[in-house]
Amino acid sequence: MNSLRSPADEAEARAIQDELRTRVVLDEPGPPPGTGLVTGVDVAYDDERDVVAAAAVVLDAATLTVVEEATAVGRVAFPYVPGLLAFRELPTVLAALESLSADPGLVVCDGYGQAHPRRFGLASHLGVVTGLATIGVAKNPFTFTYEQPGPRRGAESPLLAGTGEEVGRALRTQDGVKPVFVSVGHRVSLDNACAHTLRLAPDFRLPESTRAADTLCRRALRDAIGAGFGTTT
DNA sequence: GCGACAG
DNA sequence: ATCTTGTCGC
Repeated sequence: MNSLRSPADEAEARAIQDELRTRVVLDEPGPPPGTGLVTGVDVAYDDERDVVAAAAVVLDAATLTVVEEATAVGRVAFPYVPGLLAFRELPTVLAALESLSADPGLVVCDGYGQAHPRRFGLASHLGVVTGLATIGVAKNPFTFTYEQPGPRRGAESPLLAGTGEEVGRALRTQDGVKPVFVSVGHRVSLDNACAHTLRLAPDFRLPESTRAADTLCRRALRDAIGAGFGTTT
């Protein structure tokens, strides 16, 4: 019953996405910004040794202080293929999330949710398999187009698919700095996803949840390799 | 058909 | 994602 078992090929991976996509919930507003817990997840790789490390960092949404941290290390189970990132990243992310004692609350992913060729990026995938509220905050617009938002923090503009539909939003989190690209994952509205992202990024371009998870998974990877993980003998 | 393309 | 020092600025 694990929807993240490694697909045999890309065609099977796409078929899994098409099936799971029918379970995405897009008509819930999600948790109110600034309350409860927010969890950032991220992964780091050692391609040479085929090792991947994931981190989940739980923050208090009001103060952005760390409540709990968890990591997991494993073998890379799927290559990087644009549009199929979930199969590469999520198995280890799930392991990290499952070892948390706290309820993750809203999960913030590095990448996309609805802003995806088949409207099922890793944030939506993670939401469907866990039932958690999720959003995606990416550093690049992928294949989508957008008008430059205003120069001030908080300015935003629609992220558009070729069909003209709004699949996410370009959101300026810092004055005069390149925007981030926010999209809905599961059980959160786009307005709320952007409001959460802005609150999570008071001082830097990226959300504190993402920054904390990024730092932690890199350290976990270094520690794991230092301890011999991935060594053949 | 070929390239581009989240991390 | 990853390869990666020193340096400019608050």
